[in-house]
Amino acid sequence: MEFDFRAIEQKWRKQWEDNGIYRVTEDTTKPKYYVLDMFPYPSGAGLHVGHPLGYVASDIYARYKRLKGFNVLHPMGFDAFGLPAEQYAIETGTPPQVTTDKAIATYKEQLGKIGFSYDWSREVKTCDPSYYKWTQWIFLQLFGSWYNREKDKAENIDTLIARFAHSGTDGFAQFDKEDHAPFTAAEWKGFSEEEQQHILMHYRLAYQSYSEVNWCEALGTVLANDEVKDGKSERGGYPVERRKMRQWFLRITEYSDRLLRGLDTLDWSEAMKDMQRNWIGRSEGAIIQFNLTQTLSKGEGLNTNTTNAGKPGFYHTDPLSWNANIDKAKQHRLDPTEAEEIVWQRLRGSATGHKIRRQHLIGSYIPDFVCIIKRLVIEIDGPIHDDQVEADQERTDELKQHGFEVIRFKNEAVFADIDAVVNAIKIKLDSLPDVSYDGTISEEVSEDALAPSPLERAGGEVAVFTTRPDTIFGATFMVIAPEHELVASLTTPAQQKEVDDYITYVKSRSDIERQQEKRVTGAFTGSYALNPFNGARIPIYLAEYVLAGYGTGAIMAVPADDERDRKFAEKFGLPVVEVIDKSMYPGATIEDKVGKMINSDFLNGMEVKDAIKAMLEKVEELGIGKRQVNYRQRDAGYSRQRYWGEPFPIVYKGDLPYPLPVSELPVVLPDVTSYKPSGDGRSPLANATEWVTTPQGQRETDTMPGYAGSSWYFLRYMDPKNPDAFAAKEKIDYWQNVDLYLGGSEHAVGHLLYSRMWHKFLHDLGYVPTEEPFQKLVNQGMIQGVSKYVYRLIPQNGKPIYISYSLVKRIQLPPLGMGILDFQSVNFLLPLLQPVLSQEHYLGFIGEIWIDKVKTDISFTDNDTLNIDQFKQWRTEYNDGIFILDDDRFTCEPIVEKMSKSKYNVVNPDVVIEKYGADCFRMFEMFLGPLDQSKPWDDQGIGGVEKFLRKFWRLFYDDKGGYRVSDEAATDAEYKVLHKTLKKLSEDIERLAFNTCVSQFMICTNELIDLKCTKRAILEPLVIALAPFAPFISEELWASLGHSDSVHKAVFPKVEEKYLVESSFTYPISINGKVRANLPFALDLSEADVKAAVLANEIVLKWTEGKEPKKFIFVKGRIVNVVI
RNA sequence: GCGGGCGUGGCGAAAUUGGCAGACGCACUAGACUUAGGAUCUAGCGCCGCAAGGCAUGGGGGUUCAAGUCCCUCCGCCCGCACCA
Repeated sequence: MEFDFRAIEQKWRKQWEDNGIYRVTEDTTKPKYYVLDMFPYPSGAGLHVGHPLGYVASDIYARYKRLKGFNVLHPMGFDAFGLPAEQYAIETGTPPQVTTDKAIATYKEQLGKIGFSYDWSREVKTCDPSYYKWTQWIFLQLFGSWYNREKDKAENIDTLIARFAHSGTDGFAQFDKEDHAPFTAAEWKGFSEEEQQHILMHYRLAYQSYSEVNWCEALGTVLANDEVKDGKSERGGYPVERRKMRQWFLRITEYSDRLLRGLDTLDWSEAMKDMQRNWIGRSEGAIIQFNLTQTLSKGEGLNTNTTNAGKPGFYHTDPLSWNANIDKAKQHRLDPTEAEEIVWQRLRGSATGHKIRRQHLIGSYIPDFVCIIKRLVIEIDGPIHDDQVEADQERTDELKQHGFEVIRFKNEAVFADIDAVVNAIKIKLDSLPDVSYDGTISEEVSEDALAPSPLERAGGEVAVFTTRPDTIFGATFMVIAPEHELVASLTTPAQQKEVDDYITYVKSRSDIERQQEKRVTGAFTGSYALNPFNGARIPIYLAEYVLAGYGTGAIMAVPADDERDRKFAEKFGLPVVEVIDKSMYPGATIEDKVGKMINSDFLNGMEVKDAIKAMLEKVEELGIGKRQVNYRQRDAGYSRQRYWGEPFPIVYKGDLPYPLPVSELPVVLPDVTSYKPSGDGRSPLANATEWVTTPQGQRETDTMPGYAGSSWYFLRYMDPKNPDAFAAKEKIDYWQNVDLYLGGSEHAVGHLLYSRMWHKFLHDLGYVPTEEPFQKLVNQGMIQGVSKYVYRLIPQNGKPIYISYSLVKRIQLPPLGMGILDFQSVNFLLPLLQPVLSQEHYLGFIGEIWIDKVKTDISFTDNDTLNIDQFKQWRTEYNDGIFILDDDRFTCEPIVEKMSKSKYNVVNPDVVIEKYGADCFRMFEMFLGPLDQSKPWDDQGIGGVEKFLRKFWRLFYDDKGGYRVSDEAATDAEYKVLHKTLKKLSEDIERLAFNTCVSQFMICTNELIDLKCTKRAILEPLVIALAPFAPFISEELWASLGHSDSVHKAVFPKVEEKYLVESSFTYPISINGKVRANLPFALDLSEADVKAAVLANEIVLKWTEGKEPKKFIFVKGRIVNVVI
C-alpha cells in the first residue's frame, strides 16, 4: 500500500467528526488541563502559514496531555466584532454579519484541514447574541459595583450607598474632594436622585466621564488612534481634532496594584511581565504642596532676591523677612490706628491718582503706606506698635537703601485737617518720577506689569508629584502641564500673551508630534512658588514635557539631576543647584538612587535612599504633603462610536444612564439600513430611531470595544451553551482557568491586561475561584515571509536588462539608483551581454545606468529560480526585458520580511497541505525552529519532513505495498532506540521544544531502518508517540496494527529506563582541553584505573611524552582531561 | 533614551546542569540504481592546510582543568515602551 496522504486525511477527518472523538465533558475521574489559543479575529484574507504555528503547537500539547491521561479542554472560536467588517460595510453596504460569517467559514475550512483536535461543539462567536448577552451582563455587574479599597476588592454598589446613608463621607478614605464635595448622612438622604447618581458615578467600576476623542468633521465620525496619521484621517487625509465627549470607562486603575502583584504568580516570560509592569507604571513618591509667593496685595516688597534680580517681580523683600513679618503685616491691617484708618480711607486704591498700599513689606520693614511706582513711603507717627521697636531714623535709612523716600505726618495733623495731609501727599506723589522694578526711571511702568496672578493674590498653592523628594533643595523652578487646570489662575497679566501663544502652539500639535519633539519649549506664567524648605522663590513655567494626566500635572524641576529639567534650565537661563554628590559612584545616573546629599540642609551627608525616607517623613510631619503611589495606567475607554460591537444595556432617563434589568438581555444589535456614521459624533445606531426609543428611555448608542467580548471568552468555553449563566458554577469549578495559553505578543498590554482585570473582578464577586485567568503563557514567534527580488539594470538608451542574482553576487554593484558600474563589473558582464545586445545598446551599458530590484510574486519562483514567462506575463512593463541567465537559470535575491499580501510573499497553508499533506505541514511548522522565535518560512526544507513521513511509512509497508510488521521479539538495541526516543520526546514536549522532537523522530526512524527493524513491539509505541504531531498517518498505521479504537484515545508509552542504562562509555580524552582520543571504559571503573589506562595509551603518550600530568580531571560518564 | 530578546556553517537549526561545537534537515558535490527522475540509496560537506595540525559560536578581555553556555566591555539586529517627574 502506498502512502496516500490525501485519502488517509479525508478518511480520518470524516471518522473523527462522525464519532465526535474530540468532544470533551467534565470528567471528574481525570485531572483537567486547559489548553487555549488566543482568540482569532477572522479577517477576510484567510490564514497564511504564520497563523497556525501556535495552533499546531497547542494542538500537539493538547493531544500529548490527553495521551498522558488528562481531560483536556481545547476549544476554538472567534473574536467576531471589529472594525474591518464595519469598514467594509460602510464602503459596500454588505452587513458586517454577512462579511464576518463568510470570514469565519473560510477560517474553519482552513483550520479543519490541518487536523486540529478542537471540540467544535464549544465554538463561541462574540457577535452571537447568546454570547454577548453575557458580555452585557458582566458590564452590568461592573456598573453595579465599586472598588472597596479597605477590603481591596470589588463589591456591590449597594454597600457604598449604605455607607453614605449611614455616615456620609465621614472617615471615608476613598473620598477625594476633587470628585465631589463632602457630605453627611443626612445630606446624602436629602440629595435628589440625580445628585446621588452623579456621586455614585465616581465610584462605579464601569462609569461615564468626559474624555477626548479623535473627531473628524469631514467623515462625521470618531476615529481610533490607528486611523489617525500625522493629525489627519488615514482615509481621505481630512483634519482630525480633539473633542471632548461623554464616554464609558472601566476603572481598571483600581486593579493596578493587584494586576502588578499578580504577575509574580504567573508562568509568563519576563519580557511579557515587564511589558505589563511598564504599562501599569507604578511609581512611589510624594505629593508636596508649594505655596505661591504673594499673599498680600500686588507690588509688595522690594525685589532683593539675587537669583531673580533684573526680572519682573513684585516681591520686595527676602524670604526670611517675609516669613518673619508677613503675619505682623496682616495683623496691622486688621488692627490699624485711628489715624492710619482715616488716612487709608482717603488714599486707598487709586484715590489720589496713584496706587497706594498699606502695611506692605519692604526689606525687613512694614511701612504704613507705600506707593511702589513712585518709591514713596508715607508714615503716620503715633505711638509706635509695641512689637515695632526700631527708631524712625533707622527705618528711613533702610528704606532709602531700597530707593524709597519717606514722608511723615503726625497723628495730630491727620485729626486736625485730613484734606491738607492728603493734598500734601498728592503733590509729593505727582512730583516724583515712575520707577520700574529694576530701579530705572521709566514712563511706561504700569501697575499691570507688576500685577500678580489671580492665584498668587488668592494665596493659593500648587501640588507637585515627585518620586525624588530628597532633591527638593535643588528645585529651582516648577513646571506645569499646558493643560493644567491652574494655568489661567497662575498667569499674570504681563505674561498673558506669552502663555496664550504657547498654549495655541501646543494645541496645534498632535500627541505624536509632542512625543517626538526633542526641542525644549515652554512659557513663563509670571507666578512664583516658594520652596517650602529653603524659602527660595521659584518661577513657574508651562512646558509640554510635563503631562497633565500624570501625577498632579506639575513637577518641581531639579535641573541638577534630571536631564529634561536641565535642558529646560539651560534654555531659560534658570539656576542649577547640585544636591547629590555622585563622585564615589562613577557612571551612576539619577535612577540608580545613589550618592550623598549636599546643599540640602538637614539631609546633608545622607545617602540618597535614606534622604528620600527622611524627606518623606519630614513632609508628612510638616503637613505639606503625603506619600503617594502613582500609576501610569489610565482607566480604560469602553465606548466606541461604532455599529459593529456589543450594544450597552443602558437607557437614559433625561441625562442619567440606567441599567436595563437582566431579564431584558441581550440587547440585540438592530439591523440598520446604513452603516455610515450619524455625523454628530454618535454611532450609526443613533439613526435607528425605533430601536433607540424605548418606554424606559433612550438607548445608549455607543457600542462596546473589541476587547469586551475577548476579556472573558475562555470562561464561556467551559459551558458555551448555558442560557442561565455565563457558565455554570460547577463547570467553572472543574476547569478553573487556562493552564497553557498560546498566542502572539501583540496582545501583551491589551487583551491580556483587560482579561486579567475582568477575571479578578469576577473573582471578587465570587463567580470564579481563581485570581488569574492564564497560568502559563507562551508567545509564538512570527513566521516571516521570504520575498524574492529581481535585479534590473536600465541603460539610458535601451531595454531593461534583468540579471540573475547568482551573477549579481559575483560583482560589486553600486547602491541602487543612478550609478556607474565599476571596471571589473563591466568586464564581467559584457561577455554575457554581447550575444543578446546590439552594439549601440551594448555601449550604453558602460555609462550611467539605473539600477534597481523589483519584487516578484513568490508563486513564480521555485526556490530562488524565477519562472521568467510567468514573471513577464504578470506586469506588461517586464515584457520587453532582456534576461541574463546563469547556467540556464535565473535566480532572485531572497529577502526575509513580514509576510503580507503587499509583499507578494504570502504562503497559504491550503496550498502546502494540498501538496504535502496536513501531517507534513504540521511537522514542518514545528521543525522550523523554536516556537517562540521568529523565523522565515522556507519551502525548501519541507522535503526533509516529507521524506521522513515516507520513511516512517516504509517501516510498515515495503515498496511493493506489502505489510511487513512482524510480531518477533525486539532486541535490546531496538528497545534502546525506542526508549531513547520516548524519553527525549517526553522531555521536549513538556518544554514545548517541538523542533527537536521532529529531529528525534527522524533520528529514530533512521536508526530503525539501519537496524532493519519492523517489529510491532517497537512500532506500536512509536505510532502513539507520533500521534500528537502527525495525527492522520498515526491513526492509519494504528488501524493497520489491528486496533479498532483511535490512537488518540491510547496511552502514551512509558519510558523504560532499563533499556537506557549503559555499562560502558566512550570517553573523549582531552589533553589540555583538546580532544585527542576516544577510549571506552566501563562505567563502574574507578578513577585510578581509568587514569592508569589513559596515561598508558599510545596517543596520550605521544602528547605527554611519558611525563606525569599536572592534573587529571575525570568526570564519570562525561570526559577525561589530562593537563600537562 | 529605557526595558526585553537575539547574534553558532551557504540556509533553518542542535548542544536542557560549564564537559567531544555544528545533532537533525535543506542546499550543494560525487557516485549507484534507473527508460526517466523534483524517486530511492551510498559517500562527502565549518574555515585554512597535501598532511600533521591549526583556527572557529558578533569583536575584545576575564574566571576555569574545561566556556556557545558564567562575568566585564564594545558592536550589530529584532521586539516593546517612549518626555511618567
